[in-house]
Amino acid sequence: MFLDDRKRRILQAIIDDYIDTAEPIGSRSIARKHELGLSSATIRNEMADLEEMGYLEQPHTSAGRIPSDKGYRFYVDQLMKMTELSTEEIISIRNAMEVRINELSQLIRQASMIMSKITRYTSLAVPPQLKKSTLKAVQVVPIEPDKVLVIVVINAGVVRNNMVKIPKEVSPDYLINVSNVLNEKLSGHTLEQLNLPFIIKEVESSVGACSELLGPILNSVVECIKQVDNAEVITDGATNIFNYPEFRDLIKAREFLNVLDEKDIICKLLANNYDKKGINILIGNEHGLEEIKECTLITTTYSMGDIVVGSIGIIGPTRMEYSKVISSMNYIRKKINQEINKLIDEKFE
Amino acid sequence: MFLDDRKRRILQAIIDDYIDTAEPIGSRSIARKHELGLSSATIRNEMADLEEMGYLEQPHTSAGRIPSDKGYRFYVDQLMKMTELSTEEIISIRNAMEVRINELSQLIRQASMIMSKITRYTSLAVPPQLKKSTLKAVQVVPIEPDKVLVIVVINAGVVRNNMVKIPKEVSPDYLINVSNVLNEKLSGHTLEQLNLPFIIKEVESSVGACSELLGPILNSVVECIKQVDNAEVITDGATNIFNYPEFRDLIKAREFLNVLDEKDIICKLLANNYDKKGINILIGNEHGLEEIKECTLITTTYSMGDIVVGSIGIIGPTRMEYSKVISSMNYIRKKINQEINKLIDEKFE
DNA sequence: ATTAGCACTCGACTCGAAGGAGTGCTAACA
DNA sequence: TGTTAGCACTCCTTCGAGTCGAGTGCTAAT
Repeated sequence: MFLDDRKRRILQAIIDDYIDTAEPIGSRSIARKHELGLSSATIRNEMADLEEMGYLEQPHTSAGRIPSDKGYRFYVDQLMKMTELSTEEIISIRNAMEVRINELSQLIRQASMIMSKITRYTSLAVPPQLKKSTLKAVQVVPIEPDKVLVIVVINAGVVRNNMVKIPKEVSPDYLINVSNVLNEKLSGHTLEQLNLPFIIKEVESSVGACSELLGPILNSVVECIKQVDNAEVITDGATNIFNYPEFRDLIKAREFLNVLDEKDIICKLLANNYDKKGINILIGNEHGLEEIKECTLITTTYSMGDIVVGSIGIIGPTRMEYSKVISSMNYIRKKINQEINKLIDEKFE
Repeated sequence: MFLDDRKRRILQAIIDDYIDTAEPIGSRSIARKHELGLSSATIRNEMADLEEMGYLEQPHTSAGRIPSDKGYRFYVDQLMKMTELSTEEIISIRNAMEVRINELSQLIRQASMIMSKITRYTSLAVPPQLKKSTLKAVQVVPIEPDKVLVIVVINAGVVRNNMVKIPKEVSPDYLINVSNVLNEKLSGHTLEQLNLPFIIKEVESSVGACSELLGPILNSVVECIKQVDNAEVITDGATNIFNYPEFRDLIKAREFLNVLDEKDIICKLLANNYDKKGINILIGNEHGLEEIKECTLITTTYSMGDIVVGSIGIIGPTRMEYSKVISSMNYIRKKINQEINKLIDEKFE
């Protein structure tokens, strides 16, 4: 598994060129373009070695070489030089993400958008999953004589509500009482901790059972909590794949776009990395999905405080500008975390 | 512009067949498949006439004929036989749309989804535009000592809220007072009628100016109202176009998908028909958009009470199963209107 | 160990011939 | 006069042969 310095330099040259041109790379063009001080014949021999070791592949006998998944993996882990974002790129990321944003999911939408724009690949994202966040407050507010609005407030400005019709008019005091009890029982717990059936009983006994009224209200609370995590998936720049010659084949383009439409597959791919730190790279077949085995998926997570709440990523051909994508993603991730925390501070410092 | 009965029958046969096969239709195949009691030579002559009149086109001299936009238009207006939905289709539409739905826009999302599934074309939709709906209630609710939640309630269970930090603690009574004044000034007006700057002044004078507090609250109200109409566009089944041979050309497929990504174009296309009754059909170049001049757009509107609030449609090749699409759309539209009114009744009878 | 040289491979492209679907026209027919 | 059979013609599509060129692997010389 050890590659001497010369092999590494040649492999790097081949992958860099292939990422650039999407054409199989021949020994002569490497000898010409890169100042390695070697003849094409020597390079040819080295390339044959690299192929035998599994880092390169040959589409057919008389063609140049292209990197294999293993080649890309080695490139990403050891060879690749990181690029810096240009100032224009940094500015456009800031502009996209520092707009006045109210809803957390809106922030992720923006992040996804700008990421596909900058990388020119397809971006994926799941909005924050808030199961692990704590419930801040519950309120029951009268709206019309026979309608009340149930409001559930979670972290970071996330609010859900549900209108509910009640069978008979109740006094504001009664509602305040209900609100207080609900607050006491519910707030401070994470959403996934909440043992709702148990709580319902407790509340009933505290308020003095009048389930005719309480029933619909408690149902609404449950409904609100359910609404918090609609496991939606965001994609942007799906048609970017048409820019890449490896998808000039209609069948491949179609397969790719079809996978993007399978929200649950994307969801799983993005959820994969919740426990891992930093940026996660799945090259080619590493994710094991037949339909996109010629794609690379690069993902990362974002957090609220210390808790990972969601994930964003990009998907594109294995021949991808890895370093560009990684540096954009690092920056965008940092920005997301910043902005989330700003939101929390503002709304609940 | 008059077509005798025989020409009509031949035109109909050609268009029916072409919709079926996507291949230019020759005189012989018409003579064989349809029992018109005519020889291919006669049909050939009629076809030459129909071409000269503009109803048919010939891709090249020795090919069969295909319908022109004008041909499709005549077909849609006069020849087409309506098909009924199958019971399975009706059931699957019902299943999709009668699920417990809370948010109005969710209903439209479902409708769009089922429409693309049944027609196998691409569906488009704009969620309800509520500018014309009336504001029902405004409430300001304390959440934490220095935070209040501003809630704006519109029709049909649509609620928007905004958390706002206030500079110093205020008494619940003060908030109730503010709520009452806001309610009095705002409720009952349609959103587009609201002259917000003027109202802000009025409220300030009523409550007794304390703009340090009122400012953020009023801003929040404005923010909520703005949020009501996010002119989002929903599309479903975009990759369905890959099923149609006219899009086997990569460039065309790409162009089509790119247009779908241009949310404002789609929005305009859908907004086009707000004043028209029933189902609206734009064939080929009739919509004047170069990029999708080989597509037909079929749209209709849906209403809340008597007021048109949104629009849904499908887009696909001009060679489209018009009758199928029209009958599905009629049914789905009816369902949307029903469900909207159910929602209104439930939440604000 | 490196390199020059050379025969060989194989995809991409071009060209032309063959095949076939469909037409328009003419002449015959009812 | 309207309909039909027949036929020459057009033009797309398909297929195979031939050519070109980039690139390889191997051998022998340095």
